Amino acid sequence: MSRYTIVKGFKDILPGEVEVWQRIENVAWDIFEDFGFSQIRIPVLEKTELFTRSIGTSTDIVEKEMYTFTDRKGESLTLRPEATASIVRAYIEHKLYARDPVFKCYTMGPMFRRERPQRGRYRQFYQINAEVIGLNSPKSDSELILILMTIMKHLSVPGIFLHINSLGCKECRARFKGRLREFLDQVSGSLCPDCFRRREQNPLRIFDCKVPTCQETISEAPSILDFLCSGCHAHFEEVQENLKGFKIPFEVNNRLVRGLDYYTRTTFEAITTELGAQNALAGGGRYNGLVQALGGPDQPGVGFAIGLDRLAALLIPQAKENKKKPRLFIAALGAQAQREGFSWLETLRIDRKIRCEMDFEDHGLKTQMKRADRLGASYVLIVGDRELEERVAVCRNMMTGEQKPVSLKGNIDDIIENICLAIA
RNA sequence: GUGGGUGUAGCUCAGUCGGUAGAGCACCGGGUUGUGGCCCCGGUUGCCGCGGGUUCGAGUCCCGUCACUCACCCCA
Repeated sequence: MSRYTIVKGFKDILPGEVEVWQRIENVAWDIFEDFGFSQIRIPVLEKTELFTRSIGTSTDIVEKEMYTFTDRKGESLTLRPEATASIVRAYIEHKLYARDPVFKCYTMGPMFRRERPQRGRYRQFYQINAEVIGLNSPKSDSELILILMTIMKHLSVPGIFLHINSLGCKECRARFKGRLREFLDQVSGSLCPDCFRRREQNPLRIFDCKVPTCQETISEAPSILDFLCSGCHAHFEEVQENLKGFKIPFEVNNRLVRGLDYYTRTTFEAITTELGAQNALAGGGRYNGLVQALGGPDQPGVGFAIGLDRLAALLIPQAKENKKKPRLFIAALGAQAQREGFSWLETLRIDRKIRCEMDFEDHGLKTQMKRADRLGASYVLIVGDRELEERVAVCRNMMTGEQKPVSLKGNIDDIIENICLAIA
């Protein structure tokens, strides 16, 4: 065990995995651009108050998961636990609403939450985020979901399901919470200790409880969907209509509550069956009061986040080895051949853009051949004293075993040209 | 924060009743003085997670501790 080890819950993304991450990003970026989204890059550190204001002080994230510290001048800073707050902050700070009434953006980066790590859950984890600020139409809710599911489709993500719900606006939620409390008071005896506590603080969260007796108890509970005002009801109906129009299968899940306080109306989650307990691949929703709550104009917003680590974990097993193989391996024997081979190597790479490798340690031919084979080189150029003297190298096709002479006469340009012809 | 599982070679893992540490893969060398894969032969690799205890003797039993991991919780 080495002396220096990675911080608990953090993760190195090694060569072989990175390619999968890049593919996901490339697919997502393409689709975002097709839908008229622009990229934004924001810092990982913000003033703590931004998150307590936006996420909500009684949420788990703010209560016990944030990496918060005071800097050298005593200011409380926090490594961002999510991206939306920062994006909204940037939107307000740079008065982006004045540039264009509709702001559509995407970003990617690490988030930090100090939870107990487990499969699919890290203390530094990556999200791809997309946000639309300035549109209240259910069309933008459905379009965002369409984007999300299009990305998943292009990546051939297996076993994915979409759950949607509506949390209503401030008014419907207040009426619902009142009724829910009444209900919970009646059944409080059969709730687990956690839920008993949640009853007062955050009654909606009880819907997320996985204790079987609680599940059974709340199956009788009133549904938020029965409490939506006419506006929220119509909004939710249209979102569903649009999804049907896009032929996106979904399930209305009236128990889908999300962990951030700022959500209103539409919420959604993309779930996978193949990832163990941490099965949420992506989640999002509408946040109509958030911009104003953070001191901006009263602009509505919708957004989603994709869990990149989870998505990559899902895709890595089926990813094939796609390490780039060299076209040519130069097997140089002896000091003089090493010198000449070295200059050919770099010239081929720079001037001819040919993927090319050689062994700098001047090993025997057998060892160099093995190395060429392991790297998957298509051709090997063999150059030793004999070849230098006769000014003719040997070019071996590693697939067929066929060997052809390559003239080393003339200046370096001639030689490079001859090599290129031999491996064309 | 709470519970379970696992820590032995670079990797995957055996290790019986407590008796000097093993296999496969990988790596290195040889068979082939300058030709890869396949085959054969040989070799290297270990604070058996760490600390203590029991014992003539501990990878093995006991206690502690740390790490990893899965799950609860929560969420991406």
